[in-house]
Amino acid sequence: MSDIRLRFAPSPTGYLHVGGARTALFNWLLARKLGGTFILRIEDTDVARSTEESVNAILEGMRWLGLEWDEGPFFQSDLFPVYREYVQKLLQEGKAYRCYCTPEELEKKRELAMAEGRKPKYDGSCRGLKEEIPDKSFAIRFRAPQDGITAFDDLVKGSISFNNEELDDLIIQRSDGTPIYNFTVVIDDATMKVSTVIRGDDHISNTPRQILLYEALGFPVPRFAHVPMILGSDKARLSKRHGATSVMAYRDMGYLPEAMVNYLVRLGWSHGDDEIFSREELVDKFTLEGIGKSAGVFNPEKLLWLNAHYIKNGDPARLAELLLPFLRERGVEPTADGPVLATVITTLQERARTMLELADGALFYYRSEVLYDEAAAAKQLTSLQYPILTAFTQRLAAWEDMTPAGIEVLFKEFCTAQGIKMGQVGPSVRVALCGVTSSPAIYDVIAVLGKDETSRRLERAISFVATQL
RNA sequence: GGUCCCAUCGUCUAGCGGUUAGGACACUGGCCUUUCACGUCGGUAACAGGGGUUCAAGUCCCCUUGGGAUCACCA
Repeated sequence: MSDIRLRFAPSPTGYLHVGGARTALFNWLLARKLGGTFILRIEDTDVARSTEESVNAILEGMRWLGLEWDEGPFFQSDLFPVYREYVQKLLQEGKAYRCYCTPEELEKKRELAMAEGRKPKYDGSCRGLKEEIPDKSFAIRFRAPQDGITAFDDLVKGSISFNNEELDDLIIQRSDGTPIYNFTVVIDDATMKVSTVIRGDDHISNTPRQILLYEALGFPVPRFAHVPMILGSDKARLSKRHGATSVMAYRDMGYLPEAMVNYLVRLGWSHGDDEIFSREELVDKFTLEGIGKSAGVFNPEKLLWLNAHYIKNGDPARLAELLLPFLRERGVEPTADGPVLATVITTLQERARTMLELADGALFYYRSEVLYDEAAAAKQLTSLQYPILTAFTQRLAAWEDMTPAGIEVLFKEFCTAQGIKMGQVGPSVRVALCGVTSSPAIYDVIAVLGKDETSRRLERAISFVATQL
């Protein structure tokens, strides 16, 4: 195992959304490619906003996508004593100081500064305080350099630099004693020996502050790779109003994890003109250099296309396993007396784009009483079809070869014998067996249903037609 | 508003000084076909604008414009 160490560090304030999932994926991919370590760390220092449900939702999402972690999950809420220690160290070294300003005062100052067109930057009121003020609550601020520049060489964006005068003395510990993100992230990435930080580029502006903290603490600064944001169709940051953003919502909408992974990786990363990647290919081909610099729009259409691709090429037995819950939702429980689900799926794969469509398409195989679509029956199950349906049913009874190819021969011979075209018998049989005008190839349907069930359904259709005579 | 980031078809992108600017999704025309699909062949469609540098610029530099991010005792 190399000393490359990557981490995904979500805050448990909601489900795993597609943006976070992609960041996790990039980290996971690089760790796997380089034989490094992938760490999962839950950033729950904000006790008020963090929930256990969110933690579970995130873990569930990670597992669904197959992004297994090597270390963790670590919880920052378990590490508070560690952070306090480092805060004390900074305090003793004069690199941090107590700030007695109240949030309300600060808020006022900020508003005033904004109103006057000045930078909403901490004015440093408490920076020069010599004495501690007893019995007054205080937060702790990092004493940041007031001049000079802080620069870093971002692995995806290139070199980025900030004037230190733009940065203010950020609070590293709240007045209630809990630490703040920009501080804990530095301590953790340093103590967990994270070598490369891959995260969303909304963190770019935090980076110089964090670098200053690394330096003040005497830690080596990791490499940074800031990946672009994912946007909605209106080019605004992706949010709920653009539709589903939770990866688990996509599972529930019938998407396969491999489709989601494939889609996500191609949103912002590319390898020439390649579009389809197996997990193994991704691990093999993934590099940070392949990540683009600009934000990308989430395109559900393309995700859908990929999902269709993976359903079409998926292993029927595995798809059958994944399909079960969707079937149950529809009140169908494939049992031993019905056709084998995996076989049913082979007839449906190339016409379903989601597991939902697959489930809907499989329904008729398992319903003992086929539901006739009104329009379809009106056209294909009328008294006109009575003689043909009857003749076909009789012919089928004597037919031996029940393979799809054999059944095709049956139809050919039947048409010849009756002096009719396929179009005069096929559609009616289809509606008799499936209830609708769009279905898998009729030869396949008959082969899967078997002769008995096919005959039963034909008889029922004949009865139905007979009532119209 | 300050700071930072970004800019090739509608969308995702290839391109890393010399290309008829390629692929994919979507859209669309033909073919295949017992339905619906799949598949297949083809089509429409882009270098934001302006200055440089260079024999040569989508590729390098600058400006403009446009988008985004961030400015918390959130992460």
